[in-house]
Amino acid sequence: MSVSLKDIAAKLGISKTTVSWVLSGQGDKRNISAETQEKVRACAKELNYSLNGLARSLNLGYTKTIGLIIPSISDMFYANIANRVEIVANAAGYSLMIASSKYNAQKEEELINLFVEKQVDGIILAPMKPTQDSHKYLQFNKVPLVFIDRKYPNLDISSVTIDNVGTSRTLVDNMIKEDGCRRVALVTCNHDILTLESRRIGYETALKENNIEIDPSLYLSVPITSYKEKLPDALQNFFSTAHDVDGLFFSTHILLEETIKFIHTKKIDASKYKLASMRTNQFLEFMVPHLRVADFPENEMGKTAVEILLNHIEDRRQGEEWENQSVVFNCNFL
Amino acid sequence: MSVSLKDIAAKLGISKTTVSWVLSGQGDKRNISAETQEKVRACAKELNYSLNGLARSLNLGYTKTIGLIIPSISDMFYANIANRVEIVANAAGYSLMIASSKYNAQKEEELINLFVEKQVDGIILAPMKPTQDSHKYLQFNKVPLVFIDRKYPNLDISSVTIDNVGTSRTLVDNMIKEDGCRRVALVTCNHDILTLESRRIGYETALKENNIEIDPSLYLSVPITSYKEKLPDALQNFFSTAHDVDGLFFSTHILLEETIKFIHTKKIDASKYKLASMRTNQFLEFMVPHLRVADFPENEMGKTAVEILLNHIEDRRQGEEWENQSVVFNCNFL
DNA sequence: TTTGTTTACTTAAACGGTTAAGCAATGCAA
DNA sequence: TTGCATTGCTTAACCGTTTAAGTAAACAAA
Repeated sequence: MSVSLKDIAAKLGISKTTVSWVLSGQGDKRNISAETQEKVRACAKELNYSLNGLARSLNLGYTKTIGLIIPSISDMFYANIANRVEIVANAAGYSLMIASSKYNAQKEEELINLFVEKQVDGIILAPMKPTQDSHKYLQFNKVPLVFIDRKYPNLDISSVTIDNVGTSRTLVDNMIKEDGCRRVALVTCNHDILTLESRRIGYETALKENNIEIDPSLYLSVPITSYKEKLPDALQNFFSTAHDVDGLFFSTHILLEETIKFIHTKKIDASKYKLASMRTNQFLEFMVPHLRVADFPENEMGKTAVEILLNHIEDRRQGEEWENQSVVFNCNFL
Repeated sequence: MSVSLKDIAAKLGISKTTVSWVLSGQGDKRNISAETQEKVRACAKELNYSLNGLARSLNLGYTKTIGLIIPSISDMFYANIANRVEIVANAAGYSLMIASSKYNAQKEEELINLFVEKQVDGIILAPMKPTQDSHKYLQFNKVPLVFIDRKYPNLDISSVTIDNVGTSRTLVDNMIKEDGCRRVALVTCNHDILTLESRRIGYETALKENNIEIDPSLYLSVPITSYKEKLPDALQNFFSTAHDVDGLFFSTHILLEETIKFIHTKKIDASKYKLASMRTNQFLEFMVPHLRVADFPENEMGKTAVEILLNHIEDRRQGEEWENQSVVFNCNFL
């Protein structure tokens, strides 16, 4: 179909090897005459030759590609991470495959298998669950892996996260001590995402430390896969039944965003609520009154994840066991 | 290194072929005994066998992968398109490689070459320039290509765009007729991006149709690669020198967004300006007063681009010439 | 004049799949 | 009991690279 080394070799009456050496820049090292080198390059250009990376990678045993699996591409948090991951990976000579799991654990498994089939050299993953099929991850003994935004204490896998408990604890503590809140509601998603669960723990910790009783009727939880549909009803219901609420704490920016939209479209007077959120849209930050926000170090997270992964890849290349490491970042408060 | 068909075959004392047939689901068709099939599957599971997609694709001549090159992953417009492209591609059995050109034409060329090397079956591209190296694109006779968000009238390449001239014309016309603007400034980026240039033309058309003189002092243009740094100064300067401006038209949402941030941080009173923008952040839409916005059909654009590309891929597979097609979407006005 | 080194290549195997073609053993009909 | 079809495999070539090992010719040193 397309032009290969063999075609060039045939046309010039020389061997594939010579052509390969010239085009891979080993011409001088391999003592190919200047004349032959020139002919080869000219012929390659003339025939519009393009190297077949599949054949090359098959032979060499690596693809110089890393895979990134995130829940959603159109969530700015993950988009920013993806952006930085790409930059850092590119700078190290790696290209990136991005895929999104749509917050679906099974889809995630499929993507992992796909990436393994495509022979990526390593994977950065924001997993939906801790190894439900543990062997799927054990399979990763073959492929270097770094978790991002997720950390499972009893799995020995490298991870890059923020301090979820501490950050949410501080936010809620500030609402209480500085904003004078006494009845702060928690707006969150699936508790099976450990990251969100940690933020709930931080919320509860802050309440306890301030001697405020935990009131389960102030928990508002919607499925992450359908929050856009479910949250408005849940909020409607919540606002009409919950009493004396003076603050809302959002475990993730996407819920804050939907809530702000809801408040605006329903023309709800939200001025009596103090708000706090893990991360936010850059505009809500200064357009929404009474909003406390933790700013995530997305660039650093992306960079660190790639660096750890590349170390693992290098260790693996040298046939060594790599040592998993966990990096936990702190957030700034805006 | 990792387990291959050969290892399974050796372990069971049978041929690679038999193993390949069983694992690719052709066992019955090829008359492999149930007993053998079972042994093969068990052995594959036991050894944790994973297919090598490089070898498979090398042999079959396709990768079931399409490449998407956009200027930026963390721009919501492109992120939304990427999201939809991925969904539609996946549904058709294709996986997606995403890479971003960072608004850099040379980087874009490198990415195209990279994707060609990786043997993607087709490319969706938001190009930065019309074929500066025309042969680079001619090279695409080998690889099906669809432009997204960009259309070059004198290049016969499939494209999916919005009606840039018409949409910007309507927005500015509305500012004039409905908001009573007489002096609308244009805030835009590099005119070498034809998409943005079209929007300038729409802006000028609306002015002309309303018998308003075009005033070059109302053009505010910053380089797209450094707009975050350059725009604030440009705005500062503009606001202090331009007189009688009663409206601002933004050729792209990223400039609107930076401007809103600027206005807020500098505490500028912008209430005397009517605003209009091609696309917007979902929050500015209801939080910024006097804002007119065109809503881009990102999902449809992504879907259509993939559909066209898959048609081209199919045509190519059948050895046929494909017919390029251009789809132009209209925007809704919010 | 022999030996050794350098130059400029070539040959052939390997990477891990797929598949056309072939083949031995069995079953069944004529 | 020959002929033919079916079953259940195997052999070997191929996809397009890379590279270790080999080779023939030219040249230099002893």
